[in-house]
Amino acid sequence: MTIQDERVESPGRAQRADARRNHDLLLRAAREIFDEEGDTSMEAIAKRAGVGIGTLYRHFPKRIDVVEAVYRDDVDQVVAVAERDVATMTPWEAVDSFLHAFVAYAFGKRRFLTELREAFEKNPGLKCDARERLEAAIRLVVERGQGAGVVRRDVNGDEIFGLLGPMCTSASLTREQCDRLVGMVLDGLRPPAATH
Amino acid sequence: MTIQDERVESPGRAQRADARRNHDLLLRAAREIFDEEGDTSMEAIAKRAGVGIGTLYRHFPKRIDVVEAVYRDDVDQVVAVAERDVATMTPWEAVDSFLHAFVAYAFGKRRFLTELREAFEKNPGLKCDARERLEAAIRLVVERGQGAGVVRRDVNGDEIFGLLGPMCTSASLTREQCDRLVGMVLDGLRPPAATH
DNA sequence: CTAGTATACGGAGGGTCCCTCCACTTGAAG
DNA sequence: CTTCAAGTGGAGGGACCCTCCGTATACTAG
Repeated sequence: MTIQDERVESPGRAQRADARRNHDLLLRAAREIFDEEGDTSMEAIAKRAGVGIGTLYRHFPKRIDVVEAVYRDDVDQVVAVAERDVATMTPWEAVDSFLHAFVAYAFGKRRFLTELREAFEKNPGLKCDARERLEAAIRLVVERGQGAGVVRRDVNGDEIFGLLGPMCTSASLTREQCDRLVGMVLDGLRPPAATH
Repeated sequence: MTIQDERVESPGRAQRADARRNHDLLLRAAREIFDEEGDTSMEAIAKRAGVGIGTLYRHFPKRIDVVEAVYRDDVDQVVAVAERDVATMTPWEAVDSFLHAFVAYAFGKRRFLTELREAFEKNPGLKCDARERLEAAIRLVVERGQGAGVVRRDVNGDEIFGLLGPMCTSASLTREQCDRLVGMVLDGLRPPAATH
């Protein structure tokens, strides 16, 4: 939506029809197989799409490129939730609602997201459009809360992302435990009382 | 200390001297190489220790066994901190001190711990003595706080471990950010006020 | 000291991945 | 139909984890 999705081949001719079709086949196959298996090999994705391994690598030069392409749609959903919450709720309600929604989303895709996380750990310099949009969504909600004085100012949205994201991809916690921890983090997010 | 470390070959004869020596060489090599490189291959560990790959696998049948062996000593240190804090501080001070110490330790070994984390994610049924002792140490501190009424009762030590451990192994946060987030989590850990 | 044997060693090689390379095929412009 | 850039597929290189088994050696009994 905010980022254009189609190939922009400014000078040359348009993308060939078979290439476009294979791109879509690969993307659909990747999404299905990540949802079903959690992780998988490049060979399995190509096989499922019914194309050769070389074709997969033509469309997605690195494994991370497949993962990011699948990730993109999911991020759209989360960003939409953030924008809706900000538009319709009080600052604190939006923070509360969005963090719970974020964890619900991330928990559901934990095995897939673990893949992404590992890519970022192995290659810290790696940038990823989708991830940046996600962080921007969190900032949107958190900074509004800070502006309204209902969220402490000594942590920022990216840091909260860095706390809750890894929690969700950790295999050791159940959904209920994640939810309870979010509740606790929300309490910690309120501006600290002057005295205790 | 609590767990005996030597091989107990009840019926047969004792372990051969060269085997013992190679075991120690391998452990030392693994520790050095994990500290320096973050992650590594089994071949590199064997080479550094000056033994064949077969010898490495005789002593540590799976990769995770090497990682756990290295992990064990580190856990001893953290457990000792928990016991000292509980013995010398007020319940809340002990929680505060221990969580900061835990994060400081985990952050320093983040690349190595990522290895462990991945092993647990790939194999959720996996049990690991060292990890259980670590969780017990956190429970010791947290449950004392709960008993004294200074820590909320709707989260437990394992959950806090599940929140802060993954945070430390996440490559996206700096040491300062982790510390600030621990501060926030500590605020969230206090029993929630009845009204807000 | 010697011989016998359980124990330990080393590394070739099997299986799985990620990814590269390039000879072959095909869509589409003229 | 001709032409050829764009696209395809899969063999194979390189890295890794791990297994297998022939060889070597540390202990023990005599």
